[in-house]
Amino acid sequence: MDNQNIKPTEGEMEILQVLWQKGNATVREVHEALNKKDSGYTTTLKLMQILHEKGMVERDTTLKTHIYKALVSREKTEKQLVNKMIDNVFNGSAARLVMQALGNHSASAAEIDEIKKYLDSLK
Amino acid sequence: MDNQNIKPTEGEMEILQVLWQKGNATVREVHEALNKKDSGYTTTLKLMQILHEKGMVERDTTLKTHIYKALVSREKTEKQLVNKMIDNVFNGSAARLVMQALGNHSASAAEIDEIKKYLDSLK
DNA sequence: ATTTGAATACGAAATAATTCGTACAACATG
DNA sequence: CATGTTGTACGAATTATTTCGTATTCAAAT
Repeated sequence: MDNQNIKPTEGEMEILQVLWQKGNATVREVHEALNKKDSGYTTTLKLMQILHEKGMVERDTTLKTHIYKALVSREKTEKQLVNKMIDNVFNGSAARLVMQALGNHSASAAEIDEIKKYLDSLK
Repeated sequence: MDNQNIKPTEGEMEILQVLWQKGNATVREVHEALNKKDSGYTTTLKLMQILHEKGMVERDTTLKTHIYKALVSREKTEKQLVNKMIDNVFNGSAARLVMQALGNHSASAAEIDEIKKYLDSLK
């Protein structure tokens, strides 16, 4: 019954973010986007190679400088991570997570309306 | 700047869940509540000792069998973790996380109403 | 008292994740 | 074409986390 288990580590996640945002990118572009002062270029490279081994990204190697692109969808990955948090942290209650998220990061009135509309559409 | 950095690992989190739920508990109680078939009693014990070292739980050692209790609040810890996810995964948008959480784990009608009420109270 | 069982303490192995060093290939340019 | 620059490959060191083995302590029951 298992889909595909997408379970990026934290470091991998950061890289996927950049790839989702940019569509595709070289290692250097990703590394600079991340702007990490505590780890070097080859670290980013290595992580991207691991993502490739794991099948989470693809790359075009026709040129010397490879170009990477995410293969896992942002949607699916987000779902996985949110589900995991709902289970691990909120004992299976999506509602509790939602309230914590809102009470917290105080969403704007516009955001709240958007969410309400969304809730209505669910019924 | 950060007050106190509460960053429980996944294993630590599971234990905190039990402590929050029970109020206080012995190692054996926690271990049984977790019902882990893949790791033994001393593993749970060790993790709880680590939580103690890190100041996330306190314990009463007057009796032979120690009694543990969470020191970090559930609220605060959840906030930390949710905020981190909003930043890391949802680029700062609480609304996006909320929708992902709901579209997903399909909340019940009752839950949805509860959330709507909550949203109204925020305005 | 002695044995037995349940508990803690804690070092260390096993596993997972990140980071780096360094060798080597491709390319530019003087 | 020789030299410097930028890139990939990849093993290995480092760090974090989980798991266990074993010594020891305490208390209850024989």
